[in-house]
Parts: sequence; C-alpha cells; structure tokens
Amino acid sequence: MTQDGTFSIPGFLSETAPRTGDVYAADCPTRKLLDRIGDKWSVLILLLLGGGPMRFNALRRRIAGVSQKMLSQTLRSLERDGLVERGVTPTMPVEVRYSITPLAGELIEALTTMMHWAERRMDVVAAAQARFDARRAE
Amino acid sequence: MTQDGTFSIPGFLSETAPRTGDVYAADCPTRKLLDRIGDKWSVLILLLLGGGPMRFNALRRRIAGVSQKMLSQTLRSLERDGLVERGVTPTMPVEVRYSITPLAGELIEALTTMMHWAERRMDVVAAAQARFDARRAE
DNA sequence: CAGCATCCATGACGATACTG
DNA sequence: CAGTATCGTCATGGATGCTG
Repeated sequence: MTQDGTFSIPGFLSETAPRTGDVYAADCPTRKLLDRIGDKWSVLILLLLGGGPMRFNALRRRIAGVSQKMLSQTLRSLERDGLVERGVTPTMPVEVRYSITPLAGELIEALTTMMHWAERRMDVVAAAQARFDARRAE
Repeated sequence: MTQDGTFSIPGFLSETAPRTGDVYAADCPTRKLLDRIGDKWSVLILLLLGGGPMRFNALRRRIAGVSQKMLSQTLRSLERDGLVERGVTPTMPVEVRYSITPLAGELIEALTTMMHWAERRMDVVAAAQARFDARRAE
C-alpha cells in the first residue's frame, strides 16, 4: 500500500506512461485476447480440453448450458486461432477429437491461475456485493 | 505431450472427473468471474488502476474507445464487487479518485500474466488465423 | 469535472429443424 | 455422432443530450 492509502501493482502502466503497443489503444492485439476470453464459452472449453482431448458430444454434455451451435462455433474460432486442434478419425460414423495445442497450454496456465483466484475469493466478492446493495437500499 | 500426440495440463478436470464446485456447472461462482472478465472494459480498467489511482476523466482519456456511459457503469460494478474503491474529495467541483482494493490486487496479478502472454503470442495467433483463412479460401 | 437518462443498432446467443 | 442453416430474441454498449 502506498502512503496515500491506495494500492498499486509495480511494473504496470500508470496514467503518465503511455507507450507503443499500448493495451489501451483500441487496436492493440491484446484487446483481441480479451475479446476471445470475453465470449461465453472459449475459456471453459480451453480449461476442459486442458484436462485432455475430448469428443464433441462429450464437451457438450460436460459444459452445462452450451448450445450445439455455440460449441461448434467456438471450437472453430479456437481452431482458427491455433489454440485447439481438430482430429478426425475416418470411422463410420466419424470420430472427432478436440485437443489443445502447445500454444494454448501456456495460456491455459494463466487462465487456471485466474480460476483458482475465483474459487478462493468469489465469496468475498459476493459479500461485497451484498454490502453494496444493502447500502443502496437504505 | 502424451503418447497419443495430444497435450494435457496436469491437475485439471477431465471428462470423467465431475465434482462439486464444478466450473462447468452453470451456477458456479467462477462463471461470474468470467462474466465480469468478459465485459469489454473491466479488465482494462483494473489493469490501469493497478498502476495507481486515477480520476474519472483520466481513465476516460486513457482507454481508447470507452464511452462515458460504459466507464461509469463498469466502475460501478467493480465497486460493487469490492474490486475498486471510489474516493470523493468534496472540493468544488468534486474530485473523484478510483483505486483498486487489496482483493483486486491478487486478481490483477493473474490478469497481468494473461496480458503478457498476449503480448508475446498474439502474433502467433494472427499467423494461425491467416493460415486457417487461406485454407478455407482455396 | 463527474456523472445520469434515453434511444437505438449491432451482434451474440438460443431454439429449432435438417444432413452425412 | 458431428455437425450446418435459419430465425428470433435480448442484452451490450454506442450516441446524444442534460445536470450539479
């Protein structure tokens, strides 16, 4: 904590430190990651595939609430991004296995850290929300 | 890499390992984190405030493309979540400073890791996309 | 400066039906 | 099993104008 009672993460951009490759500059590639992370299913799929390859309907059953359309669509974007690999075994009917690429592996570790934070702290967040809403109601 | 040519992250849920507190179970608190991370501005704001407290219009100027409405709205949810603190100095006109809480500090470290991955690897992703699109076009 | 209120467009997403 | 195609909805968020 700094002496004025605020918190700061060392090494991160402050208001006075603009630079090239700026995350906050709309066209930065980092924004693209946020867009992908932002969609409803990408992260869930990546984390799940991080546990090992899975078939289409196995994923569908495992992820509560995903529609067939969105699963298909999301898998395709992930494949396009080079994060997920699609392996087809030409049996009858065909067997399709999805797995993560080494590139995705690095990302998944970071995502996992985030999820662990959530598991540890979301109750604190929920409590904060309750307090906030209580103050608003009075 | 496993012997069948796929990758796996140790310690993560596989298809055969459902359990309580399941991230994939729709009502899991972890989904809530994803929803927050998912919105367009939360992460950007958190990372910026990670560099130190900032005033409203300073944030607005720094984050390219954010509208006044969304900045206001997002700051409020972050405050509600207990991740951002709002400090009002009753001058004329009022001065409002936003800063992160210790709780947010932990999360921001994980987010920072993700952003660093993006900075290092988004060019690889872009290349993968180009290859994918090229195959589709032929 | 630090917002709130309103209107409206886009697109993400879900439901449903159909295919090899 | 592993998808594609189409349609409709609803929320996100941008634009604009106003306030203390």
